Amino acid sequence: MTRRPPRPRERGIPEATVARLPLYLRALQALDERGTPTVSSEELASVAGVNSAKLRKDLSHLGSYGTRGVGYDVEYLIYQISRELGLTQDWSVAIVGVGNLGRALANYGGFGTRGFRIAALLDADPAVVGDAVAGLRVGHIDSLEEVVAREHVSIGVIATPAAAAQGVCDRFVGAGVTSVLNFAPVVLNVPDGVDVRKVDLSIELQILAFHEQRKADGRGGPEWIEALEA
Amino acid sequence: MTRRPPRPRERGIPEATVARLPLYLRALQALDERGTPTVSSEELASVAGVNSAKLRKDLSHLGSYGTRGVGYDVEYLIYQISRELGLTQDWSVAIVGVGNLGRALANYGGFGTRGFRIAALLDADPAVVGDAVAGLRVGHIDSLEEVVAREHVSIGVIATPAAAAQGVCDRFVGAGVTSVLNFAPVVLNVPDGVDVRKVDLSIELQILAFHEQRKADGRGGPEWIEALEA
DNA sequence: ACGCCCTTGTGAATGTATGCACAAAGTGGG
DNA sequence: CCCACTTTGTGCATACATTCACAAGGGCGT
Ligand SMILES: NC(=O)c1ccc[n+]([C@@H]2O[C@H](COP(=O)([O-])OP(=O)(O)OC[C@H]3O[C@@H](n4cnc5c(N)ncnc54)[C@H](O)[C@@H]3O)[C@@H](O)[C@H]2O)c1
Ligand SMILES: NC(=O)c1ccc[n+]([C@@H]2O[C@H](COP(=O)([O-])OP(=O)(O)OC[C@H]3O[C@@H](n4cnc5c(N)ncnc54)[C@H](O)[C@@H]3O)[C@@H](O)[C@H]2O)c1
Repeated sequence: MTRRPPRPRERGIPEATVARLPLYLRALQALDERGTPTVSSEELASVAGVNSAKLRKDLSHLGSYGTRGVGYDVEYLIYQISRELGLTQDWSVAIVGVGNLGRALANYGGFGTRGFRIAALLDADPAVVGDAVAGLRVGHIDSLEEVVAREHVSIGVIATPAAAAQGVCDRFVGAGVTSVLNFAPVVLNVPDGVDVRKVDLSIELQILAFHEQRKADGRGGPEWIEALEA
Repeated sequence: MTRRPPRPRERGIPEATVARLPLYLRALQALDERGTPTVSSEELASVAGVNSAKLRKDLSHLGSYGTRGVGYDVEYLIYQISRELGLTQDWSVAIVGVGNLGRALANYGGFGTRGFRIAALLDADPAVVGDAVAGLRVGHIDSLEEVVAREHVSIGVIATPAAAAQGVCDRFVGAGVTSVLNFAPVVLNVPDGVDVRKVDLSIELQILAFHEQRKADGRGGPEWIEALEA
């Protein structure tokens, strides 16, 4: 029997932690550009807008990359978080639905700078297919499977109307894509092993409206400690 | 139809529940358009993509609006959730930053249909100010305070580059806006009582990349039960 | 070499969320 | 009117997340 204790980076980072790692990464990159060599958990937490104990616990899931009495080496921590997030390799992204939103996404410069390459734009509308958008030619949706295979697409972005989203998703999954980012306001059904994340503007607005209403309601009411997030 | 007197439950709906209410609302509206008069927690949960016990517990925070042995009246529940979320009134939204993303948002039809009215578009670039976008004339950022007061803006949307976001946010807050939706990749600092929600594409992609990498890594590894969300 | 001071990493406590399982409550048939 | 059946609403157990508080560890000045 082999030893149990020697597990340097046991697999199993809490989902809540994973969701914050990109935040820390961004804060660290800002510090790095400013030339800061090391940073304490207190400072970094302040920049990232979280509690410092939470930050330390989050980082402790990756390993012991800090130095007591000093803090964390900024560049080293950037590397470690990048590696953990899988940003040391490039990911190919295909965007389906080149309308208002799809075009904005395609023209967004912040993609490539973080290791995500827009490999293809696809649409069903003949009036759109063939257009040049952000230096790419829009392909026809029928070529999805071919494009996914050829470009090694691993992340599919859906920016079609809601009615078309499940169909596009199914084709992505059928073509072997196991990560989907969905902008359409529908719940996508996918088999186990496929990750779906959604960006849903209406939901965000409705959550804000809920709290806004509550602020207006509660005149003279008791305490209204709002959980803020940023 | 209202057989039961509207009994507002004790204030204090869990944040996780609030975040799911818009999902239930959307599912119910789909059912309503299909003419379904009542729905069981099991069915509704299935459409919304959640566990049925969770759905029942969520709804129980609003009150007892179901009928045992039957289910929930679709229209009545739509009304109750809408009221709880504050969608029985209209909310005025101002969008600052009319670039790629701001234009896509302005042209997005799904706004008005849910009680959110785009009251103003503002930008700092003289080349953009004065443009007609989605039937509105783009105003100058200097008029922010005036516009917020005149149009009773209660939700501010920030779609400027990251560097400008905190400044715009401060002006919103100074003008009395207490709910902000931020698309810029920065952590906004706001005083207590102001809610900020963010939509951050890069973070979503990085989270997907993390799981994608893990799927690829774990050949022969142990179980890989992925927590899916949709 | 030694001890002081700073900051990490983590045990423990607390708070929040999820999901099971079932009694209570309502419907409809006979 | 009662009984069989369905489905809600919730107590309880468990899992996950956050925060506190501090001992352990490392650098640095003397
Ligand atoms: N525009 C926004 O700001 C915004 C905000 C929130 C949500 N959304 C959602 O994002 C999605 C896209 O919004 P939009 O404003 O860009 O819409 P849009 O109508 O401008 O663009 C949709 C595009 O998808 C294409 N399309 C339709 N069916 C297709 C199919 N089966 N396969 C491939 N392409 C197909 C259309 O040809 C069109 O080019 C919608 O679901 C919308 O609800 C948009
Ligand atoms: N385009 C996307 O798909 C996308 C995706 C994710 C995040 N974002 C983020 O959304 C934001 C906007 O992106 P975009 O692609 O629309 O950028 P953009 O450059 O096309 O548009 C930005 C607009 O903001 C205006 N602006 C700049 N400073 C301003 C100020 N102080 N006050 C008012 N207006 C000001 C500019 O004049 C410009 O019109 C950025 O922070 C970007 O990182 C965009």
